[in-house]
Amino acid sequence: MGDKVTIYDIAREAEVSVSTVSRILTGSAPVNPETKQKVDAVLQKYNFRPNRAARNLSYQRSTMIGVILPDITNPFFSTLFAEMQRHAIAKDYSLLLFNAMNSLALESEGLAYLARHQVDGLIFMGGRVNEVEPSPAYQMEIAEISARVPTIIVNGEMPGVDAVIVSTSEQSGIAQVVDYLSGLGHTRIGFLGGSSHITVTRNRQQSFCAAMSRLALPVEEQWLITDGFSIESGEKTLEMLLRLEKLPTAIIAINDLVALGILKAARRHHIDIPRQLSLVGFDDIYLASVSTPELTSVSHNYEYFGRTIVETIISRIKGGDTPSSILLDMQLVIRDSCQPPESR
Amino acid sequence: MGDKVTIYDIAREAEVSVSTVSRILTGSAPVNPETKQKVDAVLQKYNFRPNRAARNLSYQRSTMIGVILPDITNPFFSTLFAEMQRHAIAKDYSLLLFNAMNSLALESEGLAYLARHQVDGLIFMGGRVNEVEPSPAYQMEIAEISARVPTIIVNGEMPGVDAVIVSTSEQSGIAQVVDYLSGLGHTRIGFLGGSSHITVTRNRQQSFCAAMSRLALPVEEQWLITDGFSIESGEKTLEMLLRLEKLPTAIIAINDLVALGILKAARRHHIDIPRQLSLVGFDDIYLASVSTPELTSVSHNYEYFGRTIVETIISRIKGGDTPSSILLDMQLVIRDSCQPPESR
DNA sequence: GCGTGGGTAGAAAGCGGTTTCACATCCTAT
DNA sequence: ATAGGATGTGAAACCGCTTTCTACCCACGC
Repeated sequence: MGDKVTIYDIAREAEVSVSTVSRILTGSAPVNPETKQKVDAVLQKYNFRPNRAARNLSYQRSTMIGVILPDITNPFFSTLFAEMQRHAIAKDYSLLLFNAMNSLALESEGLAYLARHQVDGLIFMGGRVNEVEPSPAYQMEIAEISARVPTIIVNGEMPGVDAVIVSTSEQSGIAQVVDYLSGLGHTRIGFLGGSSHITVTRNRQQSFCAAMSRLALPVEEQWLITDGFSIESGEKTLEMLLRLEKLPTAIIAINDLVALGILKAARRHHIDIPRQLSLVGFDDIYLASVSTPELTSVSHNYEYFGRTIVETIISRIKGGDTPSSILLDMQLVIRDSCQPPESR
Repeated sequence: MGDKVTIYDIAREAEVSVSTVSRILTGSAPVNPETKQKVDAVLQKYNFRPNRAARNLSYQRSTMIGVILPDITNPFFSTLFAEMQRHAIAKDYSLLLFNAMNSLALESEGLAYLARHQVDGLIFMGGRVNEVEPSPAYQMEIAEISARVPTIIVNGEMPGVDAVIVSTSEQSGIAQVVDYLSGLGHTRIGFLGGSSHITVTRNRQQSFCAAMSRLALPVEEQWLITDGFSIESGEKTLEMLLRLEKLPTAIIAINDLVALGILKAARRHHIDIPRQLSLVGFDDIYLASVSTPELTSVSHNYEYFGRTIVETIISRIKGGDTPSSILLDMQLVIRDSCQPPESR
């Protein structure tokens, strides 16, 4: 149970009214220094903490921000979440996390979960578009909640939802990668992983095509294989790729987990990365530098990323002006998983 | 903001009293089917959700369970958290996560954070003992909150704290490892990683010594090196080990991250794992099977682990009887990181 | 000397639910 | 026929805090 001592007890013992105590607690109105001191002593004595439910009820807000993300075990999300939490708490907000376990059905449940908690804001990571089963009820629900609660969508988009869109600049990230690979001499580049109905995937694929055509490099449709975001997806997509006649000399993976999966499968097939096949990942999770070879990856500034999300949503909650979309830079981090293609 | 429609609006429109609506909402008392139907229709129409703050205020509880853990980016914790959340939500509880970023100072802040939220229960993972700076204030705080709120400590212990202790059976886990290594022919075994003031480390080290002496194998003090729980710790501890004259033929790592770090450092030093050095990790995180060689590790049943924690704390919250400590089995999963020692 | 206004502090009205208590009805058992 | 027990419903108190409204005191100025 919570504390048993209430503001009334404090007031009685300090011989003032509850209003005065409350004023001291909130600083909402000036109080005589002497009175304040007297009350402070009592507050101190009982280590008093105002009951949050009561306070929220009165304030009409929860100072909680809901976070829905697809997979907390993916270091990209956990690292980002940790940063977000740090900044949120520094600003006296709390983060209520819902892990959707990569399931759309659960995502919808998460929405209900956060709505039930009356969060003041909603951060939605990895939003989907064009879902096979768009479930009108789910669409409705999102639209409804985002109309009521400031919402921010990270690397996603949702039709008919009023939200701030924070995205990583795929265009710049992919361009760096393609330029780098092309600079090494690669012309045959594949793109593996992701899901075609997830925004990031579409964006990265499109940016990839754009970057390739800018360099007058051909895009092989068959080298664009999507199968998810996990290590297993990486293994699977490489297996699929290997069944083709013609192979690329370099692969860009939708994220580092997929890249690690590709690495694993390549090893199984005795394909030497980077000698026979160059590989680049995304997100620069802390594992990227553990693999052999260490993974070249496109990195986020996690601290800035998390801070931006949190500051933006809080500003929205407080009714401040915010841009309707924010684009975050990514930075290629070169390690050991790429080489010039074998001349043959 | 939350919903604008209240129970009063519902009552007015359904032409009943608020009490009746409330009774229907909570099912706390029988209501005439006809009345219920009438009210249900209105409830449905507005998609009514009772205000949580008001409800909590009245109920005198939050149906939230606080979770403090040292590092959400460690797959062990994130995987376990995901399982816990799943079960908690299924039982109509919410999990409020605080990530302490491996900092004791933050841990204390987290305690205050969760106390502020008036959580009904507290799950404390990775508890510390014998901390260099035990900070009396911190000790006080923990004791105080655990006296008020059902607390459960996972793989830890805290002096003077009334809590259910859930731990993994290090004894059985380590015994399996030592038996296995010994069976392969290893007699010189080291134990790397962890922190000597963290309970798990102490338990695993002690169990290690016990298992060794059971097999009449000597324990080299200098092969017990602690430096934390991260990949970097793994690299560092192996570096330190390599400076010694005499080396072990097998290493047990405090967890898989440390093992991965050891793997990385070994590669740098051209030490072939498993040919020259066998390696075993703990936790069997999903990355264990990605490395080369795939990591032999002692695994948890995460589903059962998470469920047990959640069910136990809920039972405690509801005033039910619970054991004062629970021991969970671990299971050695053999992959490719161990071999018989080179005969030389 | 008295109206005026700034600085303090108390009383009381919410905030949106739950629950106790009281009161009808109606049904059953004596 | 009637006490007594369910059953169903409403009125009102209560959970703990914030905030408006009001009242008081005292210094100040005309």
